[in-house]
Amino acid sequence: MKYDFAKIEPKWQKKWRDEKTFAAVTGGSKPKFYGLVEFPYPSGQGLHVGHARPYTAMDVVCRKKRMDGYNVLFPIGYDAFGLPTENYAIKNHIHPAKVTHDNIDHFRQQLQALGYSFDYDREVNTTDPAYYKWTQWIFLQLWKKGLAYKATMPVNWCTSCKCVLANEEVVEGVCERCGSPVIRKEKSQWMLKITQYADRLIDDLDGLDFIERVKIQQKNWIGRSEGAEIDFQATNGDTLTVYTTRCDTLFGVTYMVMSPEHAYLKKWKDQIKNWDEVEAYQAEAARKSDFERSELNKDKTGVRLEGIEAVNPATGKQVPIFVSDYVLMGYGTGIVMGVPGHDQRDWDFATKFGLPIIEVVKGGDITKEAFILKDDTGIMVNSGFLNGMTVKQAIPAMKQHVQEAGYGRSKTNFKLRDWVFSRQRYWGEPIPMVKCDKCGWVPLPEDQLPLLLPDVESYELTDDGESPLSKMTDWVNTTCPCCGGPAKRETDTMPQWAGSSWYFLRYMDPNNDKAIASKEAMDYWSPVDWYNGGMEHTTLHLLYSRFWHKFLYDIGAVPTKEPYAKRTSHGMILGEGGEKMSKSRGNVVNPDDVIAAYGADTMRTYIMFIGDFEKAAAWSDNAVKGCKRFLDRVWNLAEQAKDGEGYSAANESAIHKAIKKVSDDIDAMKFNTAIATLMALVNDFYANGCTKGDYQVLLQLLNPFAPHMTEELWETLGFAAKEGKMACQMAWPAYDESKTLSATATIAVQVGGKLRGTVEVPADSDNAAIEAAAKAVPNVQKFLTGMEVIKTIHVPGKLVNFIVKPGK
RNA sequence: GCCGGAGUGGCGGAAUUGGUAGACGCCCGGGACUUAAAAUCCUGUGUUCCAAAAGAACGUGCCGGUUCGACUCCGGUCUCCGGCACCA
Repeated sequence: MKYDFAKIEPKWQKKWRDEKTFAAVTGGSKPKFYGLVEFPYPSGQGLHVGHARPYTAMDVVCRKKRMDGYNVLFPIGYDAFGLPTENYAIKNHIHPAKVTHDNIDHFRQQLQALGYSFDYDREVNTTDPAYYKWTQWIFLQLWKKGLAYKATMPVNWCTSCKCVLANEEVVEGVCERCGSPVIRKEKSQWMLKITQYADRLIDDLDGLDFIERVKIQQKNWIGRSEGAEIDFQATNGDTLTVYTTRCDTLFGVTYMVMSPEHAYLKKWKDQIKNWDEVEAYQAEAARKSDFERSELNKDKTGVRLEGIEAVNPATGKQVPIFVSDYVLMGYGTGIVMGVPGHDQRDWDFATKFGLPIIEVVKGGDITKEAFILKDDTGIMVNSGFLNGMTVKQAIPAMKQHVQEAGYGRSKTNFKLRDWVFSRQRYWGEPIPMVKCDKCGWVPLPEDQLPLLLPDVESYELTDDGESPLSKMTDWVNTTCPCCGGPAKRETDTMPQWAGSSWYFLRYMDPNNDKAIASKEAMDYWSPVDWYNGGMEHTTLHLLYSRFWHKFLYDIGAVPTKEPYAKRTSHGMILGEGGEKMSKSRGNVVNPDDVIAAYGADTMRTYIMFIGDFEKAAAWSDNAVKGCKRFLDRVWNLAEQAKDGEGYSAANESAIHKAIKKVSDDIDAMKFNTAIATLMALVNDFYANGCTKGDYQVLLQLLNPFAPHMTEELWETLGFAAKEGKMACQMAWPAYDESKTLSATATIAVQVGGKLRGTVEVPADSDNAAIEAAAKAVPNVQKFLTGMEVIKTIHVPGKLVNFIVKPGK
């Protein structure tokens, strides 16, 4: 009997498909389990090994959950809107819908070839009008609640994609997707008020079972900071409001700075004596890219405004006002109070411009650098009524003071900005809004959804930075749903993140044409019990979808506050040698090739055995062969299995231990050690011989990892006939804690903390017997000779340690 | 700079309420089978000392501490990876 995986694997895949073995049924008496993986973008390259790791992991988890008696929903779909498809369509003159359709077929075939137990009947496709109807519907609800708005503002513009980007999509000044420079551009954009949910997006993390680094990264990204706003009066009568987290240092203010974009500058044009200089500085700042402007450690630059000064409300003293690009318009108020004694940026600026530096917290040497507290031990000086207080005392005291004096108030700020939601591209969901000269922006009535993406003659980008849809005059020109007059459709489309912000809800009820999903289905399946995905989505998809879900909860459209109960994340698969896989390095591993050479079961087993699931791991062809060898050994063992029900005496303890270990390891995502345990068990079976009873449980434990070959062996050895079901339909094996213990225990024997030997004793020996046996070990005796045992440390089942001193 | 994470054999990695460091696998050496090779099976494999065995010393980035006993705890320090970055 040969292990012919090329024949076996398609056989079982077909059976699972035909019999709908893994179809999820809403309702029933079993507890439910909703396992989710991030749906793929169906690119032309097909599935890569980076998909196989998280997909195999959740497949293993879900297969085990079914055997644990859960009603499991494990769905898959395609996140198919997006630029690569559009670019491919432009280049090859094929409709993006056709490209998408072909790519999806290829992906599905690859996913099935890996034996994933998805419920393929629940597939979703974000580009399907029946799907994006509801993406558009959610947008309209956001608009109705005032959470979607159109605003003209400087936005991130990718010079290569010719399209705006959300802040989350800009990484170190370049486009997250293509790496091209990002510049600032004034543009009218649809925005979503994610900032309105900033507090809840942070606070509600506490109740979630997310891995810690995800929580921390989201918190840092949202960037909540508690501080105060303080009003300074300008000598021309205007008010300069600043935001600060260190209101205790108000007495140390020696100057003010405003951002070059601040509206006051224009307003003050006639009062600023050196306006030419200021204007030139503004122009220079505007010319700089984001990247140049935020470059680290660069010299501080700026211009002092002549003719206007500010008055420190705490001291009544006048201080100069500067304009400098180290102050950002998008955070706080765009004006900052300069406290050079206790802020390094202010210290650098003051030093460069020869401004006074006042010490208001004792403890550092402000002639050398700003003194920034590491703890709250510093004592206030030169600060009027704050003198003598610690910083910790001074902050609330000052907050209270400014409040009472009427020139300040407590204030919380966030780094998070509203979400730039429109894209000037074709292959996305049309935004269902109409602009009427009389009525302004008018939403499309819900009964007109979906607003179909029209066919265009050309997907080529326009030179003016508008969507290709803008050239479709027949489509653009419409009537106002409100007044019936002439109106124009919005021609921007939604970003790729739109469809993925709610797809997990659609899986619960994928064909519903009355709602995103039925209440019944959502009540039953919500929330997602376990969601595994990449760290790269932490501040993008994962944050966006939490925001949308919270909004949907607020309007009563979903039953839970949070979409995902548990979030885990996997490490990247690197190429052989530890380098990132890339076409240019020529180290890309194609899963199809691995399946052809070794079979899907080997691919699955290896990708789980490769290393710690949460850490990056390098591919190794040799290690793949090792996993194939392991499966071969399992296969060949079948012929050696002797008749016999139940577990053989020789293997019983090892089997109980293995069940326990494999069960715990799968639940804890320690897949590599689960497989190591199975390898060791197989080694035991070869050494001790095994019965069919032993072998049967091995097949069950291995089934989640290597579902095809175990199913084949299950059938061949008659277990299918005996049990009346497939291996994957069996109950997960149980273990007996008392039987995980061996009959004998190996005890380590130490003298003075150093290992001097081991002793094998019956597991039920008493301490005295073990210690006597330990002393009798020849090498131990050697080290006890001429010594007096002053203390014996006995760790039951583990070790005996004799503490000695020179003596008798 | 700030926030996370990680440093263990030739390699991937195991082991933490402190208790036999190196499970499992890869690579490599020796042997069996074979005309031969592949495959398979058996066997060895942290370093050093010793002809070898027995055994000993050393060994989890580095320095120090606590302890009968430290990969694990504490203090300090270096390096690497990921995220954020003039956020006032």
